Amino acid sequence: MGRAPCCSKVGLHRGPWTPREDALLTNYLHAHGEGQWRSLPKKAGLLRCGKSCRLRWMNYLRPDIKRGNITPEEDDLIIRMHSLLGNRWSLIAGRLPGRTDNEIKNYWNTHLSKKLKNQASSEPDTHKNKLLCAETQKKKGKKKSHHNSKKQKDNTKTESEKTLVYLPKPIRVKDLSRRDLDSSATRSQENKDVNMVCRVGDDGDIMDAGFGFFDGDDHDLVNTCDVESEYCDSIVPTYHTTLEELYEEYLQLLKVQEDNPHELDSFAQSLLA
DNA sequence: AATTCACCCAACCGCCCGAAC
DNA sequence: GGTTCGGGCGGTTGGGTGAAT
Repeated sequence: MGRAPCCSKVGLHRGPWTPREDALLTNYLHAHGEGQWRSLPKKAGLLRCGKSCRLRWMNYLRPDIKRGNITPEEDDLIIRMHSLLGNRWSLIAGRLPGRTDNEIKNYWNTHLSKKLKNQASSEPDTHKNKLLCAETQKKKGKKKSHHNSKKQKDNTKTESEKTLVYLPKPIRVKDLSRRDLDSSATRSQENKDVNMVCRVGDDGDIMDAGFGFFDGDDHDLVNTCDVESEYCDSIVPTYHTTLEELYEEYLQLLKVQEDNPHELDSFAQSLLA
């Protein structure tokens, strides 16, 4: 037996939001904070489904949303995260402050999938390629193909505009032992913040990495799911870093993968397990 | 100038989960 | 234990828009 719809569709506005609706929603949320989405429209004087309000806020109105111009660094990070995590858009978005899962998902579908497809045809046997082959098979029968072009010009940004990162947005991570890997990794019983952690060698190089959970307030590391658990005691959290630094972490991971092709896969699995 | 085409992205949809009752 | 609610996720749709003809 399925759930009842989140709201009756009768008499509710649908489609694009008007500036007035945006203002009503924003004002209400500034005054009362997030939550109680179902009852929010009525209280805020909106003729919208609560779910629609939440979506509008999360993907568009939130003050910390960074719009447009995915930088080349972000672009590359998305690709790498996707190669590790698959379509876990919320998890990927959690590593890109100001970006929403919806935005990243759209960006992937409209730009990156096409871009990687092109790359794949010229670079056989890469991880990306394998991934894309699998994806392409999955997507048989889908709508139209997406051709890039137009928005590619938006991807150019000066060095000075490099994105400062993190802490990442708190995202909920689920214990997937009870669920297959196709399910979201972003729902948690624990409701802890997740953050990337890495083990740093004596020379300062990042030796390996994983994700860990932090208490909301003091960011103490309370749990990790690392590549090699015996190193847990030497794990240090790496937050307040730049996108470039995070990118370096992934480069390190990829290095590891070249030496031992199964290592990165097991890292990815560790994120999901 | 008018029409067609291709693409982007905001919004919707269906489903799932945990909590509360 | 079953049901409902609130919230969240990934997949999909279709209106708007700019480019091409």
